[in-house]
Amino acid sequence: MATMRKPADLRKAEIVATILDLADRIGPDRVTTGAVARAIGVTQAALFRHFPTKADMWGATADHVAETLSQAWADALAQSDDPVLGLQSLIATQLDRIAATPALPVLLFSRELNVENADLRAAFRNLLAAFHGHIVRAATAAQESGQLRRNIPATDIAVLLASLVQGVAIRWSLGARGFPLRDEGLRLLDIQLHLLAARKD
Amino acid sequence: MATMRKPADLRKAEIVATILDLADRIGPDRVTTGAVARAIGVTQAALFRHFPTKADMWGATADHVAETLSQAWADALAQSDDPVLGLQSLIATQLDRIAATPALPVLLFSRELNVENADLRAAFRNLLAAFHGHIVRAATAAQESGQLRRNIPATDIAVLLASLVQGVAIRWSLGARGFPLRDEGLRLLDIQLHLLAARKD
DNA sequence: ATGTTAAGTAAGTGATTGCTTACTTACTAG
DNA sequence: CTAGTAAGTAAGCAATCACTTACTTAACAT
Repeated sequence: MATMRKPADLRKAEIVATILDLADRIGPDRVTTGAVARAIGVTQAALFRHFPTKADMWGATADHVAETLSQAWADALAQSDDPVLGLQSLIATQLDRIAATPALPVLLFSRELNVENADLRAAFRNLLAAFHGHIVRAATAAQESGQLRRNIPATDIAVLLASLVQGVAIRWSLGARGFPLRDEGLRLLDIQLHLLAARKD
Repeated sequence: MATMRKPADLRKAEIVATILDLADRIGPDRVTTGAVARAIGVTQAALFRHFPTKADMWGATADHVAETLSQAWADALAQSDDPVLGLQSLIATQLDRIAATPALPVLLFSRELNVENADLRAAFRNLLAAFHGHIVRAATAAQESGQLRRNIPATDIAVLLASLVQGVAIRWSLGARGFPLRDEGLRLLDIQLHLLAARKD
């Protein structure tokens, strides 16, 4: 048995990654410190060398998710000046992030964790609000540029598009990931954007 | 302390109702036999007079949910011959059922329970498929009657509408139920149906 | 080489989980 | 009135939970 003692920052990242992996595979509430330690190949007590409590492990996980998503959204929006392309890029990125970290929908939309951890709930709620805000801004710009119809409030457009992502992600998640998430999501997005397009006739 | 010994069928129904209530308030995975018994006002051991295992309690809960939803959908669809009215009625009913039993989205969309209970997962998946099927049939009829545009597959229409319900329900659930679920859902449904309407011009 | 320290372990803690056992009591048919 | 049964309880089971304590060892700077 290789002993492989790792520096703290690497071990912390490994713990966070394992929590996300297990949260996807067995559900967030079933992620016990014992299960995390076993998956890593280390004693359960070793986790508490790096985090004082289990809640702190979840806090670090939330931080990691928030940073990753915020960065990905910023990158996606920086790719293009066209607001409709920005919408597509933003949503494609979100679908990719979900595919790369399938625990995301469960974490963002589940009340499991949040029941007794108000900080986590607030963090995830802020994340969702940020995503919603990005869509609203892009939709507003697309309305002003005449690409999307103006008779629907941008906030409602954002709700419809966010629900689309959510719906396809959950269907993908429940249905044993039987289809490519990004492709199916972008296909439906095209349909919805076509419906929302300003009439040229 | 009134002793209030109840016949078995009433007690079983009370247990199921308490499980649904607690699943909403503290999360499905946190519903312990002890918590259920305490909420009812009975000893934890008493639950096992009525169900051999905790899994059987969840099974009875799933049966109850399936029967209630199936009946509600059938009633909603029987109300009108017009397919678009049928769609609205179906979705209004679904929103009402979620408002009446807020644990529904968590149960239907969460992987918490389903990880180790394949029967439950199959039951809920069949329920979702039935709902989807109802929408597809109504949407197809609405296309054939010229009320909805024909250039979008009815299955895609169903996905968009089901996602809409899902999205508004989860937003309602996460946001401390700060708005009337039925009204907000039907408002967004009107917008989406307007987008999907066959052009008369 | 050696001393310090960070990373790890073995073996526990009390609390809580689902579930069982042995016993009790309320209700009801004869 | 009484006996049988259905519904309930008190107490405890092994397993698991998050977490602690006392001790060990790998890694690294000097």
